[in-house]
Amino acid sequence: MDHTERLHELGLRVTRQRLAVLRFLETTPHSSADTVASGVRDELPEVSMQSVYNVLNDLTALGMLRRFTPPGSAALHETRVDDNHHHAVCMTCGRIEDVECAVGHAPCLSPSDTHGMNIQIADVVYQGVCASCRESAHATEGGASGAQPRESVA
Amino acid sequence: MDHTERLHELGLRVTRQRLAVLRFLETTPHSSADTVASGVRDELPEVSMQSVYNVLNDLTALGMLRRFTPPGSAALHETRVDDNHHHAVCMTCGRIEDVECAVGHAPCLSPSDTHGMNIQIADVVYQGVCASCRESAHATEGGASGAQPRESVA
DNA sequence: TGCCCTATCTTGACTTCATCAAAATAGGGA
DNA sequence: TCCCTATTTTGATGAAGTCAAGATAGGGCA
Repeated sequence: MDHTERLHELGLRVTRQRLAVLRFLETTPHSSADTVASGVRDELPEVSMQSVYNVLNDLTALGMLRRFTPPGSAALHETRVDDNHHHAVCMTCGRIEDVECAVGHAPCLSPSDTHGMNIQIADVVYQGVCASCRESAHATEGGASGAQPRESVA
Repeated sequence: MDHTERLHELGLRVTRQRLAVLRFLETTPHSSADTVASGVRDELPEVSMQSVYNVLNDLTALGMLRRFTPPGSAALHETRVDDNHHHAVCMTCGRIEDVECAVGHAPCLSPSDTHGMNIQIADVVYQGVCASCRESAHATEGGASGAQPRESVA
């Protein structure tokens, strides 16, 4: 189903801003509001930051987008909403990869005791070091305790 | 081992600010920097916000504290660092509960290889509705589609 | 097709969370 | 006890995101 159709289905107006955001995120998942704004402006130079926030919030609330927030950076957005996939963040370079759900579908985890809380979503963020960062670390490293975890995210 | 000892071990000075923060978080886990500041000021009225941030950052970096960021709110801190437990956030009232790791120890999940990324930490945040919110929802509800997920976090 | 209503967008001010820098303070080893 | 420097304080600054009011433009209907 294309975006126009889906927006209609949800009772939303089909605006250029919404289409542009959706189209951009289709190509460039894991984007912050800022990134979305710059990307969208290539095709629609006039969009305001506020509109980007509006669109991201509205579409996330209605389930057309998914949002997650890696530690220490802004919220990121993507159009993959139907599968239960997770995310891995490289602690060195900030790169983000999708991770298929290891345990099957659904919450993917079954917390033994939840104090009576009715779990609906499991948001999982793995942190690690990606292959290329591991290499450059080896190259540089003189025996230090490892890559420093608190670099800015690219 | 008490806090003084542990700080020494890490080569850090034992300051009243650090001890106060640690003591406070022992009693009140899942606290934001703001909450920590007010709490600490009960016993040490002069602490600056900046110091609280310093302490939280330093001790988190050295592994004496753990930090996590539930979607849509400030970073929270706790002293439980050695077990691999997760968190459940009530989408309605914002309450947070600890959740024991269901699958055993360690990363708790095994996407051992993910695009060559070497996973070291799995941060899991469950979102759901806690028992008391479910009750009050039932009480109020006239057949609406359910509790609204985007309320402010208490 | 054209009109009109209102959802959506724009502009601009403002909050919250957090970091940076420089001067003042206070651990703790000698 | 003295002195060095790690920490803390003070004050400015930055990033991410929200709020509110007026302007614009989807799209249902005549």
